[in-house]
Parts: sequence; C-alpha cells; structure tokens
Amino acid sequence: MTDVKSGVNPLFLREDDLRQGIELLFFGYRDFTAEPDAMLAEIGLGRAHHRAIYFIGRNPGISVTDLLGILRITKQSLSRVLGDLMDQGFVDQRQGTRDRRRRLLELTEKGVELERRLSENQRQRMARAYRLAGAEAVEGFRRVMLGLIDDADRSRFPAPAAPPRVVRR
Amino acid sequence: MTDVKSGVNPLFLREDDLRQGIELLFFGYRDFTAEPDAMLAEIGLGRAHHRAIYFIGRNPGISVTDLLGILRITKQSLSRVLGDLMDQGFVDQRQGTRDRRRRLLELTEKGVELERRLSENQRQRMARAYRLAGAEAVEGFRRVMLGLIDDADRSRFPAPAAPPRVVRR
DNA sequence: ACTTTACGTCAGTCATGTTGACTCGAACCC
DNA sequence: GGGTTCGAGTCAACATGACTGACGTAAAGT
Repeated sequence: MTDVKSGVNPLFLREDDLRQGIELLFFGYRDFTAEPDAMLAEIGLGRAHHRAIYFIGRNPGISVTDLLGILRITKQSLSRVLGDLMDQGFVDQRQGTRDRRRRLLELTEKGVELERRLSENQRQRMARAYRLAGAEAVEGFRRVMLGLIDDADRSRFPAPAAPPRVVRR
Repeated sequence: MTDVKSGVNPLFLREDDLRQGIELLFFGYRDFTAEPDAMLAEIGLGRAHHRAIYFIGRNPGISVTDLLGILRITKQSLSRVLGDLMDQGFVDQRQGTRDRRRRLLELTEKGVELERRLSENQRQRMARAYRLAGAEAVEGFRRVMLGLIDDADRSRFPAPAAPPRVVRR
C-alpha cells in the first residue's frame, strides 16, 4: 500500500484522513495531560498517580486486581503508586467482607479533593471542546473513540440513555 | 458502582458526559499505542522512537528544533532518541543550505519501511474506527479533538478540503 | 564585535514501567 | 482435611524516557 496520495484506498479512506486522526490523537492526548501533570509534579506525584486516583474515585471500593485490569500495568508498578497515595493519605484500603483476600480501595476526603482539582482541569478542557464542537460532533467523537478501543473494554461504555447533550448557557 | 453524583454541575455539561470523554481518551490512547509499542520493543526501541520516526516521515527535512516543538520534550531526550535512530540507520541528517546550523532530518529507506510497519497498525485501527462510526461521526471526532488541542497547535489541522461545511454559532 | 540561535554533549536524577521469585493468608475444590 | 488457586504484597534488578543544569561550538543576526 504505497502512497498514491489522491488515489483510491481500498478502505474508502484516504491516507491523509487516517494520518490526521493519528495526529489529532497525539496532540490531543499530549495537551490533555500537560496541565494535570504540572500540578502533580508540584506535590511530587506523576500521571500514574492521577490515573489511580481517577479510577478509584470513579469506582469506589474497587479491588487491586480490577484496577490493574483497567490500567494494564504490573502489580509491582501499581503497588508503588498505591503506596505513595496511601502514605500521603489520599487513598484508604479496607478488607473485603465477602472475600477477605480483597483490598478494596477508596479515596479519603483529601483524595477526593485532589481528584477534583486534577480532573476539573480536564473536565473543563473537555467541556470547552464539547461546546465548541456541538452536540452532534460529541456523538461522533464518542463513536470513533469507541472504535479505537479494544473489544474487551468497549463494554465500559454503554450506549447513552439520551444522546450526550450540550446545554446552552 | 455507587455513583452518587450530586445534582447540579457548575458547568454546562453533565458531569458523566465529561467523564466519559476523559475515559474514552484514556482507553483509546492506551489501546492505540499498545501494538506498535510491542513491535518496537522487539527491536529495542520505544514509543519515543516511534513518535520521532512518525513526524520525521511526515515532515521530511524537519529541523531538530521544529521536531522538539512538536514533541515538547527536551533536546537531551530527543538527542538520545535520534542518536539511536541514526546509529541503526533509520534516520539521516544533512546540513541545511540556507542556514548551515540546521540539521535536517530524513528517514532512510529502512526508516520509511519501519515507519510504514508501525503506523500501518495504527492506520488500520483508525480506519476500522472510522468505518464503524461513519463519515459524519469522523467529522465530529475531528471537531472535538481539535477543541482539546492547544491553540498553538490547532493550525496544524487545516479545515477539510471536501465539503467546507460552515457551521455557525 | 557581540549576541543569539541551533545543535550537541556530559552528568545526574526521577517516574514509570518491566521480569522474576517469593511469601502469606483466604478461598475453592476434591 | 489437604492441596491448589487466587488476591495481594514484597524484594531485587533493570530499561526507558523524561527532567535539570552546565558547557561547547559553529553559524547567523545585529
């Protein structure tokens, strides 16, 4: 598949459209994470801590194994991150009742506050993008991103009850 | 999970819609990079090398400074990466003619081949997502992603050539 | 002539990931 | 009851990709 630029692609998609998608993802992700990264650096934490805090906040009482499944890193890596977060009082563990082997993770009040500060930045950036693009575009964004995600994780995103709506100010 | 999301959001968008966007980006990026990362690991390179190769291929003759501007990393970091790529014969440098301080970067034939292999995977994933989502969704994806990107880099993405769909408001 | 720019390099540090091996206690199964 | 699997944690060693800071050199700009 050599680059016959304006030629017909068997997928009906032009090479440049695909490349543009790749680049949008690169630049989008880069800019999406830059500001929270800077905030985290100030308190000696990194992006990995943000991810852990985010998903614990999103799934209170999640087990270590389930969190590993989301993050797709090794338990040794996560262990270091969780250790930092627990030492600094952002995260608490409690033993599972039904299965006492499980350590269920929760944000402390301090953790909730940090999560809010970090994600607020990203929510605002996302909100700005949604507002600029319009409601219809948001649904398109959702559909394309879903297509990029492995089947295994697609189920984390149920179809919206009502289409994500942009509320006029 | 117990999502006790308190009622009113100071933003104009529902909290959950924004969170879903954040998560789509996280999972999408994670899955988008996983396979090329695995290929790179086999030849002792990493994601940083892929990024350099990609943008050199995309901008043949780009200067080191310009590449730094795209990647937003330090010259020391890029230097290591470029060194690896030049040692292994994926990238060539030539001196600028107008400005002889500049080192203009280009992929060798071997570099082009590697870039093709790596990005082919991502192009196919992107093509699949585009096909599943449909043409209209692709435009929406483009618009939302653009909104996530810092103003400074927005200009890298000119409006699509085909239907210059003017959206007001 | 002086300053700035483009690039490179040396040296040290940090964050985040990896493999592999091992322990411990709880749960599961025959 | 006993053996095995599972969830979690730990120790050790290592790779990668980022960072800061300092310094050097050559070319271009003023």
